[in-house]
Amino acid sequence: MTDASASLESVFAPVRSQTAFEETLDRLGTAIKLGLLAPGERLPAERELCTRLGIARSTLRQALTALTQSGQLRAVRGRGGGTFVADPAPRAEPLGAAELAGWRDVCDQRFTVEVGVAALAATRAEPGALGGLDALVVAMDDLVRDFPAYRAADVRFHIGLAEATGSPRVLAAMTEAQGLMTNLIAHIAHPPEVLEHANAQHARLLSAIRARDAGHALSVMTEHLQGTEHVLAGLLPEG
Amino acid sequence: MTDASASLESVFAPVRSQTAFEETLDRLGTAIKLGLLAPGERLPAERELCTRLGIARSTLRQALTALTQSGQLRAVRGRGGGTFVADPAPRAEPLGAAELAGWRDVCDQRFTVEVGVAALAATRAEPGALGGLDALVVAMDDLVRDFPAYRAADVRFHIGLAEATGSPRVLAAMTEAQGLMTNLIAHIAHPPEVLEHANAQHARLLSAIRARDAGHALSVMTEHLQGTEHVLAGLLPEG
DNA sequence: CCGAGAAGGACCAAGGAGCAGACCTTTGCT
DNA sequence: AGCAAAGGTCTGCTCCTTGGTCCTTCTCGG
Repeated sequence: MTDASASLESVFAPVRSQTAFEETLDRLGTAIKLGLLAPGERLPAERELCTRLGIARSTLRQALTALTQSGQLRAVRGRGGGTFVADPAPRAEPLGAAELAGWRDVCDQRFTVEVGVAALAATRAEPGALGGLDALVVAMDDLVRDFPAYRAADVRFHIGLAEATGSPRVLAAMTEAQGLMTNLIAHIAHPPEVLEHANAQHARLLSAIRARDAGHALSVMTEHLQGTEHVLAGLLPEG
Repeated sequence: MTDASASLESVFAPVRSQTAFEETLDRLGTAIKLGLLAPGERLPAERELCTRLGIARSTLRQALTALTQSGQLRAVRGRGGGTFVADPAPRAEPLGAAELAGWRDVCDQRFTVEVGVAALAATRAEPGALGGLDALVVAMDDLVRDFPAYRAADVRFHIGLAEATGSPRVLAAMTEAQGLMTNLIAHIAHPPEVLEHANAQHARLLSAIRARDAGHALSVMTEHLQGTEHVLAGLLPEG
């Protein structure tokens, strides 16, 4: 049985048991990076947050401290204080080799999730659940010259699509995929014309989903994603 | 920003920090349940396996011991011995409430992954990578009266599709989705006619992928999956 | 026939992660 | 002034994981 070998490799692949600290750090760090937690926004109080996350306060504080020291959070003491998302510093991490290798794999994961979400949304999304996304598309047309802001809205759009499916697991998959892509996307050029074109695809995607036309949604989404992939393929070594 | 609330819930959702022991148990248990590790097959030696998994031997042995005690593995001592996958007992776990709640969510995750994989495979799969799957479809036609065997082959088919995409992350997502579905699927009736029909869809799916027709692959896959979903929807309380 | 070697099985001490809880410090509101 | 709500600190405990060492049970080859 030769075809079993590849899946067995995945069965016996290293067990990556993230600690609670690492997972918390990652979760919050990604949420900030993606703009799910907007600059200036206040996190829940530590004593509440640690119960929501199901971890001890000391563990949560390890993560909060790390994020504070790296400048992504600000802590304010005293009544009415709290932990706030800092304004984003001009982060120019030079894309470590670890992310670079396997970029193709990351794109494939995103492709799978996005296409699946588009199809699922087209099958079942309530029109009401898509209302906010129209507004987002309109707003994004004014952001084509401010890539960080555009990208934050873009993330909200794609995550909003996943939300519209009503499935928490699907939403989590989309959040993970977006988090992985963000590092890659930050390092390629985004002229306004390209963003305008991409945003037009967003609009067409919503129409297709509203029309319950999964096939059309699929082709629009495929085209939408291949834009980035082709650019990355030109810039990065084959991985 | 009201639409942020749902995604924030996922940001602040409980951190599921599995221990190395739990993850190993889960990994091996699922692989056995799915038939990725066939009955009678021998696992790598403990001392080798623990290095592959990146854990201590004692930790690995905890998992192996648990699986041995629950009858899923057999350990044979002495030179030429090893740890072998036991023949499957007629397992009739009565579908705990934990799996029952959220079955819809599990189906949605599977739908997303399967549809995404079908589309990705249609975009890029090499004909060579699909060769083994034809044989599998042919073989499954003779298994329609033996559901456990059919299901094992079915799992290999769907995982094989994910393998054909060449993306490890996608393969892992598919493996996870199949593992989650298996518990549900084991508890519904599968008359031979239904399995024959499903297998015909497998064949049509392969044709669509070979023809690079992602839209057709999407519709075949959607139809294929909705079969199980409708049955589950009839049997299980809305979750 | 017997020893080497390969496999699983058992045990234990040290280190570290996570937890629970109490307590301290700062700050705004009444 | 004092209370309440927030972050900040400290401590002891538990459990998991590690890495070793050693034992037992086999098979195979000389």
